[in-house]
Amino acid sequence: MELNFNTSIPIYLQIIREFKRQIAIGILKPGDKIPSQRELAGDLKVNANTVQRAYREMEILGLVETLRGQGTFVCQTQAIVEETRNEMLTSLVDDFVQAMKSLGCEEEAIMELVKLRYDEIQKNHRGERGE
Amino acid sequence: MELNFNTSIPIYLQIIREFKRQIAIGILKPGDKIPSQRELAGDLKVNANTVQRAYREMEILGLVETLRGQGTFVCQTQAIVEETRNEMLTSLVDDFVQAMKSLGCEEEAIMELVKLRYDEIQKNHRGERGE
Amino acid sequence: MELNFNTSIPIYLQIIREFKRQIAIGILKPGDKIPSQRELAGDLKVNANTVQRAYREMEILGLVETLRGQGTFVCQTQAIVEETRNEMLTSLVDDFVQAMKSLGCEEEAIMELVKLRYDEIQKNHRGERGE
Amino acid sequence: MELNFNTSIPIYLQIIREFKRQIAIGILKPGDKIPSQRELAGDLKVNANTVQRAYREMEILGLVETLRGQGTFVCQTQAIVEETRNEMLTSLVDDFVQAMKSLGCEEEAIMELVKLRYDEIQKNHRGERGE
DNA sequence: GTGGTCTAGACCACC
DNA sequence: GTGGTCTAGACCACC
Repeated sequence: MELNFNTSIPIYLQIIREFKRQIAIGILKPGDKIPSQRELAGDLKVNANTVQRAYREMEILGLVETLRGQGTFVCQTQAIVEETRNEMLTSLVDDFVQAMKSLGCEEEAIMELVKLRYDEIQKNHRGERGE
Repeated sequence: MELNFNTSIPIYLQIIREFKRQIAIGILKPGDKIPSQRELAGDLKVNANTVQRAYREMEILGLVETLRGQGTFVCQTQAIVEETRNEMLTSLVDDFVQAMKSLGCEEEAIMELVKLRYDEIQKNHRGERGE
Repeated sequence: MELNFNTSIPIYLQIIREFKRQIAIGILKPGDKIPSQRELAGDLKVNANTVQRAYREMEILGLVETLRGQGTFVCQTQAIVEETRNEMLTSLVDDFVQAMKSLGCEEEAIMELVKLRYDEIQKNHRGERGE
Repeated sequence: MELNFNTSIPIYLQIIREFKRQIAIGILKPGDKIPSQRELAGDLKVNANTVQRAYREMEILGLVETLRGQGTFVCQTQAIVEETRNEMLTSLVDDFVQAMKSLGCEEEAIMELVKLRYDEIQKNHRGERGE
């Protein structure tokens, strides 16, 4: 997991977002144990309280379950996975479309730009990997 | 101008983004006078210091210039308009594509979702306007 | 507000319960400003973080609203007051009835004991006030 | 025996309370053998230390006595049964009345609510048992 | 070892 | 002044 310490987005929210992502795309599966608070704090070089706050909010969201003394586990409910993924995708796309429209782009222009930049990004990645 | 006070994005950055947007799509044209700091602060119900910081940074970016005793004006250089618009669009699209890829969506899936949500958003807007 | 530092009930939960109570019985009315985090922390002689945690959870519960830089206010929605009161009363009574039943008391015995102890408590209070 | 792992009430206190209850209503009679610490720990899926602490405190309270190599037994003194029951009932009722009063309920309102919820709970139980 | 609560205190954004 | 985030570190309950 990589954090950006130079953004205004709080660290605990970045942590939540990354777990959501990993749950949404199946890197983390229902029932999987996630790192202990202290372990993750050590890995990310942040304070244990910051990780705990992230875990606590994920618990409230129903994404994980905590067993005292045993650790924290991805919620068993499969439905939550799909839901999380859909919520993330929809809000991402909606915010994007809204922002593009506020800059005067309509459907065609948006699609064109997405295609253009997508291909550009792909090309760069290939370049980085020396393909 | 609408601000979101509950996000972690600093108010002054939200103000800058909105001016950039208005300049990029021509709502504000080169040479246009923008509101005085005090006036805008009153409108937005925001502290004058916050507006001042936004204006100062926009000056550094070369987006506006302040004339002592006369007010603050959108920069005359026409090139800056296109440049601002392009920068905003490119970073918006790139961030979006990157985020969608991190959620496991490739070109086709992205295009489809954008189309889907765009149409949905259009429909809702029409509904709200009673069309 | 009085806290019990010798119980296992976390301080932040005790704080939440007391605000709920004051909102439920109208000591605090919709829109009322509650003490600043620092002020309450000073009054209760607890850490500001502990108060903040209580306030944060009350915000999630929709009991209060926070305006950055201005303070924290009792939620405007009148419905939440009634709801809070009902939830508190119902869970209190239900837990009590459940516990009494688990000790072998049925309706009549419960009512009798409540009456008995209620009168006893009243008498003692009068005694304390020298009536 | 059912434990609640998500409450702030320590497990060992929950265990004590349950034994008290069983003694108070005669499920456990003077002289009865209670489960070995290891057995109960296994049943409750709880650490043996936790059960040990509960047993130790019950011994201090005079509720049980441990005979080396034979096990732990409910105290022979009959008086302790009545006493335990009375203590539990009185503190339960007193705490309840106190809490209801702090929420603005006086005798009549309390009695009414108890009656209401008691009947409601009875009805639900009957429903669950398909009566 | 694992999570839960709390303290002391810093720094920031915004009023 | 007011809330928001974060760190460092303590102590507790439970595994």
